[in-house]
Amino acid sequence: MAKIDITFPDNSVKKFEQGTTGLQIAESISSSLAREVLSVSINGELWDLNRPINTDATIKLHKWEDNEGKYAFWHSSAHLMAETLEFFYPGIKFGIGPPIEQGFYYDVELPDGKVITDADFPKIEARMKELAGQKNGYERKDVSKKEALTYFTEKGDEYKIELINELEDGSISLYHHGAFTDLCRGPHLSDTGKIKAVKILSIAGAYWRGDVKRKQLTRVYGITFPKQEMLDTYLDMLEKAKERDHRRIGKELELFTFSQKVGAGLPLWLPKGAFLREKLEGFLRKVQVKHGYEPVISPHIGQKELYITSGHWEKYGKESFRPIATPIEGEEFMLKPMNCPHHCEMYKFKPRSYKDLPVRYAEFGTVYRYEQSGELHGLTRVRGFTQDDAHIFCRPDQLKEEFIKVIDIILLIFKALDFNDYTAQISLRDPKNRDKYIGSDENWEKAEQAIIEATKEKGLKNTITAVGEAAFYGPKLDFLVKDVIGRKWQLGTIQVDYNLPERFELEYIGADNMRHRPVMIHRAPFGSMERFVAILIEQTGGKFPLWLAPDQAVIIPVSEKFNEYAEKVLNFLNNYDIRTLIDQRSEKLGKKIRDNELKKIPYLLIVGEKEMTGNTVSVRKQGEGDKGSMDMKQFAEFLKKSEEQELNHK
RNA sequence: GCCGAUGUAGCUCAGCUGGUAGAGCGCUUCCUUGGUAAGGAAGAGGUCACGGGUUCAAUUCCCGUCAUUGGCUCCA
Repeated sequence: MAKIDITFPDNSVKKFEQGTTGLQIAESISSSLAREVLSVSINGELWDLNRPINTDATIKLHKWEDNEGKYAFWHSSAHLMAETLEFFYPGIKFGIGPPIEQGFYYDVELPDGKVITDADFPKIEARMKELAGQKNGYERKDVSKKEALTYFTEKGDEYKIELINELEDGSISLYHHGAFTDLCRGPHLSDTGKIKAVKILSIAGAYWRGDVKRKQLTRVYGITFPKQEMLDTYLDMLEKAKERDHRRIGKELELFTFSQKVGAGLPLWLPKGAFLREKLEGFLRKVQVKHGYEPVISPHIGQKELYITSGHWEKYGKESFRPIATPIEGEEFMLKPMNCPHHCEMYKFKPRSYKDLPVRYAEFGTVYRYEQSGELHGLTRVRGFTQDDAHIFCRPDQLKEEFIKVIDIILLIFKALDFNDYTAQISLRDPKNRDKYIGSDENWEKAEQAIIEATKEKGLKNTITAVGEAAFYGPKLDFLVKDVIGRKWQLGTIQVDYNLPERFELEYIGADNMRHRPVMIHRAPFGSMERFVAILIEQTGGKFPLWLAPDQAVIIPVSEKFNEYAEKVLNFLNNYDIRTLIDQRSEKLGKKIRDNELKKIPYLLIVGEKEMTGNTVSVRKQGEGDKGSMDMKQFAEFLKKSEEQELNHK
């Protein structure tokens, strides 16, 4: 029998029999490794553990801790679930069933009018575990296109047939385990026995191949683990995540609410929420003034013609709030879905010189879009929202510099609010599909280069490039963050636009005394106040920095024993929690202080806020009035001093 | 918009197979209490999302609408 050389990640080389499997190699190292290993990379390609290796190869074994390990584990689990579903629903048709970030799903078409509901989950879980216990091996079989087509035609699985038809002959493989065979590239676990804990999570409709026009299949989501304990931990984590849900905290802290009567997706900001939001707005306003922005204000509606010019009518017209009629026949207004058209008209109100640029118009502009009902979600997806919008009209040669300045603002905000967990996505056009975009190649290249360079110069971490994700009018840079359930949301965005200046015929007179077209940058550091506050709530769990606190001040009674309180108060201020605050400020406490304790308390601390400079505390001594405000450090010293004085007295 | 689930007091929820509703927290009043973000007593608060149907009778069954929600599609 011939021998082959297997190279390990540490570059050591060992000889094995030809036809050895990854699992056997793992066994040769240790039996515990063999138990834990889930998949293997052969020459960088992900393989099954029991697929024979016939040539010299580099090898990497994957355990649960590796994404490759989880991938195989959940992929095999999807097959196991498919086997189970076929058992309960004979005649079921299968779409695709891939592993995902957390678990896996399978798209299926149930036979004649059958439905799966959450009530069916337990029996599916039980059966899956039962089948897993049989420790059926996953067997790979390379087949010809014809063979594959024959198999699935006989089975009547039209979705698989469609998939096979798009595959190249010679690259097709089937995987078989237990009573189930699937079209699959692999890799899979050695057998089902590794799957110990199973949870069916939810079901949903999903269009075949993501196409609304095609049939909607039933998507069954599940997750599995090699240990029951891990599933328990996972479910526990999900529960904990719910506690930080902005919808829950928003209600608890009385930040915002919705009313069925007012309408879906139209948030009502309650006093505390409005305070929080205004604090954020105020902060950005100041920053913007420093950066040369000029606040402007535009109306909430505009003539339909305005949006025809801007192109938004075409994009939003049908799917938006219907135009508003006036007493004049044929006159129509629209609720604004964007602020840009108004700002363009502002730019146009007088001739501009190249010396005037850049012009930066900023507005907290409320816009209305009739989002699909199924899309609405707390504050993150609503129908009326306020963008912290601004439009920069600049010369092409100013683009990069302006872009960098916008990144600076976004980073400043993220820093001030301790947002570290974000992804910056550079969205470029798809070079294969140039027709989809407007504007000259030259401008596109300049703009994309400007974004790429600006991003690099700012040293943005977690940057990804998404080709084909650009807007049709220009490339952009988006800042994405995840909510508690792991869903990604776009917050800050910077977009380069050549379209609107064209459509609105914006111009400036250059040094050459000729007319030129300015470039426009749309930007919104927060994205929208609604979504930003939602994410802020979830990131902080409702424990906002004090300068964002929805109360202007808090009164803390302090007895003679300063030392007892010093730590408590400092701790309180450092771990500021609105819930604590609300308790502290409750009538009960206030009443108590008034009724029986006030006279005994020599000092009242009035804790206020000062954005960006930290918390301030003013101390009032009974009968002596305000002793002035101080920052945290001063306050700590004050406490210490007072304590010493007190001791000296005694 | 589509597929599924949900909609009971301010909040979190119970209410099995139909006979007009409960608990905990919160709220109000009073009492107790120098350890107290405490205890006790009494009380207020719900046309059981809305509309229709089946039934002698519906919160409970059926249909529709609205809202919320997990996804899909779409987007800040």
